[in-house]
Amino acid sequence: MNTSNTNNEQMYRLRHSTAHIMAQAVTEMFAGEIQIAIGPPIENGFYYDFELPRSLTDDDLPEIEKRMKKIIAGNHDFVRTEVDILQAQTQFAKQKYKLELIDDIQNNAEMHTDNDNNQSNVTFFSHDTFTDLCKGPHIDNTKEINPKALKLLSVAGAYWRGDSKNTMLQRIYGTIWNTPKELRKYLWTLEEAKKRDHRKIGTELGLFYFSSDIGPGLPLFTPKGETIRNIMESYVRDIQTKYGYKHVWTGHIVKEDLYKKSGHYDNYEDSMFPAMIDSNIKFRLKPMNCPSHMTLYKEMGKHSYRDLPIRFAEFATLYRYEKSGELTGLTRVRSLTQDDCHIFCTPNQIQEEFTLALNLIQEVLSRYQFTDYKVRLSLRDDDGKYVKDDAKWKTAEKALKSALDSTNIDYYSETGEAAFYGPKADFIARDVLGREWQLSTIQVDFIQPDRLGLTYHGEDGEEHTPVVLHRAVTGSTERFLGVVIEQYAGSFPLWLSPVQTIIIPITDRNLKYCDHLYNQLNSQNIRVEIDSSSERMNAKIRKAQVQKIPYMLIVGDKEEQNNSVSVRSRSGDNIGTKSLEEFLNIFNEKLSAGD
RNA sequence: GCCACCGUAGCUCAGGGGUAGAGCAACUGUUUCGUAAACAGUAGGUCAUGAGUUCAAUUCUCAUCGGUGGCUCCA
Repeated sequence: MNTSNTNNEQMYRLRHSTAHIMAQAVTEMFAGEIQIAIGPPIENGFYYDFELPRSLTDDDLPEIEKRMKKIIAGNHDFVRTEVDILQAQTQFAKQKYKLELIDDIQNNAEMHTDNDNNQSNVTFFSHDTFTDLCKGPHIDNTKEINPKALKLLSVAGAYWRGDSKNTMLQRIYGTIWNTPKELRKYLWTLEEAKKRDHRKIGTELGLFYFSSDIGPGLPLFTPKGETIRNIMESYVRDIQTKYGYKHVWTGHIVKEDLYKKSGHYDNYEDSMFPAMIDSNIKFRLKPMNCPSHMTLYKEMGKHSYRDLPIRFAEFATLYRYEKSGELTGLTRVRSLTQDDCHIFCTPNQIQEEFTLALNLIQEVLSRYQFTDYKVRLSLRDDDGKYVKDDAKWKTAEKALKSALDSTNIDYYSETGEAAFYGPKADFIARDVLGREWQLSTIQVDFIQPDRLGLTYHGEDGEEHTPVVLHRAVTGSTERFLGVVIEQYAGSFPLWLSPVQTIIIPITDRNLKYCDHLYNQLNSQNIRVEIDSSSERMNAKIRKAQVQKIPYMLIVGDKEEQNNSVSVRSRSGDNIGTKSLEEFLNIFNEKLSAGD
């Protein structure tokens, strides 16, 4: 999908203007009973938020779309006007959200009275019967919109100003493109994404299930699903070992007090499973590893600066009490296996450790063919959730920035995305459909090591507090598996495929020879199965194809006689008759090529 | 958690105030087949759960649970 034109000025105007037209259409449907909020252009489209006397459903969308097309056909100019605050307030006297926005503009202007532009005027954009408080820019005339490139997509709830304390408004999402062709392409992408949905593919390929008897957000993995999990985790474990990380194990439950000390309790109590109480001690299911790893660091005795860095990695199952509405397939679960790591180091080692983690992340992501990713430097804003210790934050931010700068990697900053204890470098990968997923993260933490009383003996003989880098590569195995399923649409590369090869006998006479082949392949650690069902060969091929098994070895009398196999790949290619040796060569070549 | 929608066989779905149907899958039998679905038969559902309305509820209403699209949140 080409999303490069998202920031394009012309698309911005087009989408923004179409949002206004939708607002007009909805306003006309609910004349006198509607409160309009905001309606910006977004990636691939636009939305507008309303407060309405009744709930909208998808059935309302065709009617709104029809009205929009009628408005577009009217060839109305978009007219910009500038009015003072008072006029604006009069115009929107009955629009409480607009009045709130006008107030904000006014307050903002008063705060900046030293500006030469302290008139605190606001701008309106009008077309046909509709006027909106809006700084623009817009297209000149509705005739610039191709009604055949327009489609309303869905209705959703959205809090006013994105704050869950505020009223829930009704949002309509729509998409608009320059040409019907572009629209079709975008709708195709949405369809394709649906086909690739890991929940759908997970069921089709028999990888995992959810059961209401187990509970929401608690996936069950089949032998095939667990095979993939195991491969993924072993891969990261091996690579971590190669990079000098040591694996530890810190169990599943922890005394609640530890999370009070670390600060997690104050920030995340609502997202922890309720406490287990043993007389006067409260335990919690472990929602994160950092306090456990830091405690382990402490228990291992005095540390010298010579011992640092110490890198603790763990594949621990964490339990997070995500709110019911936040759960989604494998990408948001309540039990997750994090490939977590905490690096204890001196301030001087931050840069080097960051680079090491970065290299590791880059190696792993490219293994999964995530080559298109960006790095977000996630900083705090003035929200109260961040630990108040300006000196430590400044040091941490400076350290992270200079570590990033030293690597030549492109990154952009975003405030309000930091963890409560420190800034983060988040890796946001784009999959083959152009969708973005936050996967890896590297975080700099000067706060928790101090709170939990970690120390090391420095060169100067004094005690110092180590810096902790938090780092995850794939994030959680569950979430990453979900993303990987969608990335490959279920056609896993050979190294990840739960079944790599299936032997398909043509008749029952060939079964014995199949067993022989099976044993040969199995002894080479190839994940192989025999389809010994009473289906016809064609049906077996189809079944294997649907299961996206990389190689089918079709075996009949001919193959049996000359000790060979007929190799078919899931792409549909008939690779031809090969000796087992030849097939193993093909197979291993693919594997070593990274497939 | 909030707004909206949805929940019928393992899966995909049809139906609809008078206690249910298809395809695929499963099972049994026949078939032993040459690169994407052999044929026949059998079995399988308190129509998510609970309550209410009704002579009668799977269908209507409410609640609960679960899911979906968003919002919020994501250590």
